Amino acid sequence: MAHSKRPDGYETAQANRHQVLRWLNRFGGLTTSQLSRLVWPDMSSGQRMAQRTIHALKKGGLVIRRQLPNGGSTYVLSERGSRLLRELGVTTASARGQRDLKFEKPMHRFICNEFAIDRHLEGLRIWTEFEIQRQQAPTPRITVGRHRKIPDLITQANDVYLSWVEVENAYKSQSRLLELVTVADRLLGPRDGFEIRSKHAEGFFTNMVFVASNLSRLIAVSRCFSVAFEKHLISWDIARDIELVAVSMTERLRWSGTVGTVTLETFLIAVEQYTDIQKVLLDEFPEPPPRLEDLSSWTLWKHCVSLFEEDTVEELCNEFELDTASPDALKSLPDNKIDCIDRNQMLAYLRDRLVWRDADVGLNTEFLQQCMNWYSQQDPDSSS
DNA sequence: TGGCTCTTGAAGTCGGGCGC
DNA sequence: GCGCCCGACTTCAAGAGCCA
Repeated sequence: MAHSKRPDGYETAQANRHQVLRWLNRFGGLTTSQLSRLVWPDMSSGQRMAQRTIHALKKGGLVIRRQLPNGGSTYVLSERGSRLLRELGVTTASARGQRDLKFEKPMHRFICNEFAIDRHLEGLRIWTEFEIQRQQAPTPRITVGRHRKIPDLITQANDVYLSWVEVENAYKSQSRLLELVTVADRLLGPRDGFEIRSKHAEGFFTNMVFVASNLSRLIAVSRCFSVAFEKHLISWDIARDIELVAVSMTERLRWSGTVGTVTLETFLIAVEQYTDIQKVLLDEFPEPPPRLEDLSSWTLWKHCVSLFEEDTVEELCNEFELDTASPDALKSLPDNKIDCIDRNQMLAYLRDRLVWRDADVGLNTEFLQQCMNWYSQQDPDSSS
C-alpha cells in the first residue's frame, strides 16, 4: 500500500482521534471546549472539530459521556479507548479506562484543567492533577505531620524550572493553610530551589503558584504567609517566588482565563497600605458595610456562628470557652448566654476571619483587578 | 408561579477543498 | 467519485435571570 507524503483526510482524522484520547488519558475527563483548546488551538472551528471527533469516538465506544452536576458534559476514556491507547504504546492508560472516575469537586478540577491548558498553550510542560494523583508526575516527597502533600498541578519552564501549583477554591482551615507554608519553606527555602530527579522529569522547584476564582481564598493564603513571615517561621525572601493568580470561571464552569497575577511580596506590600486601598474601595463602593465595632453582640455572635460550616464546632467552643454543643444549639444560643461571651473576643474572632474576606471589605474578583491596576499605575518612585 | 429571553454547549447540515 | 477535513451557519435543549 503506497503512502502519500501529505496525510489524507482519513489519516488526519485518525491522528486527531488519537490525540484526543491521549489528552483524555492525561487529564481524566475533558469537555469539548477544553479539547478544542488542546488539539485545535489555532483553529476558529476547533470547538466544532472537537465535537465531531468526540462524536466519532463515542460512536466507536472509545469514550464515555459524563453529565456534570453544574450542567454540560465531560468525556472520559472507555475501556476500549484505554485499550487502544495501550496498543499505541501509552503505558499509563488504565486497563479499566476512566469509567469509574468521580467528579466530586468539578469546580476545583475544572480550574486545575483549564489553568493547565493555559500553561500548556504558553509553552510550558505540564503534569495534570490526574497524573499527579496517579503518581505519573515529578512530585516532591514533602510530608507535613503524617500527611504527604501533593500539588494540584506541576508546570516546568525551559526543562528546568518547576512550579508547584495549588488551586485554592474552597475554604481551608488555618492549620491546613499552615501546611502550605511548610511546603513553601521546604520547596523554596533552598537557595537554588528544591531539586528533583524522577523518571518523569528532572529540575528545580523554584516557585509556588496559588490559583483561585475566589479572591477571599487568595487573601486567606497571603494572610497565613504574612503571619508566618512575622513570626519568622519562614524567610520573607520566598514571597518573591510565590505567585497569586486570580482566575475567572462561572458556576457553569465557563472559563474566562486569568484575571490578575501578582507576587505574594507585591500583594503583601499592597496589604500594608491597606488603608489606601480601602480609600479607593470606598470611592468605588459608596455604601460600605458597617464597622464590626458598631454591631450588637447578638449580631456579632450570629456572624461568628455563620462561620460554622467552615470552622469546626470544637474550635468555636474552645475559642469562646463554651461547653461543646451541637451546631443547632450554638445557633439558637439564648440572649443571656450571648451577653456572657466576651465581646472583644468575638471581635477578634471575626477580625481574624472576616477582615480579609469579601464580606467585610466588599472585595470581589473585579476588585482584585482594580487593585492590581491601581498598584500597577502607581509611580514606583513616588511610593515610600 | 409561569412565561419569556438570553446564554451556552452539543450536534446537524451544507459546501469548498484536497488526496486517493 | 469517494471520503475526509474544515468553516460557516443553524437547530435544539437546558439552565439562569427577569418580570408580570
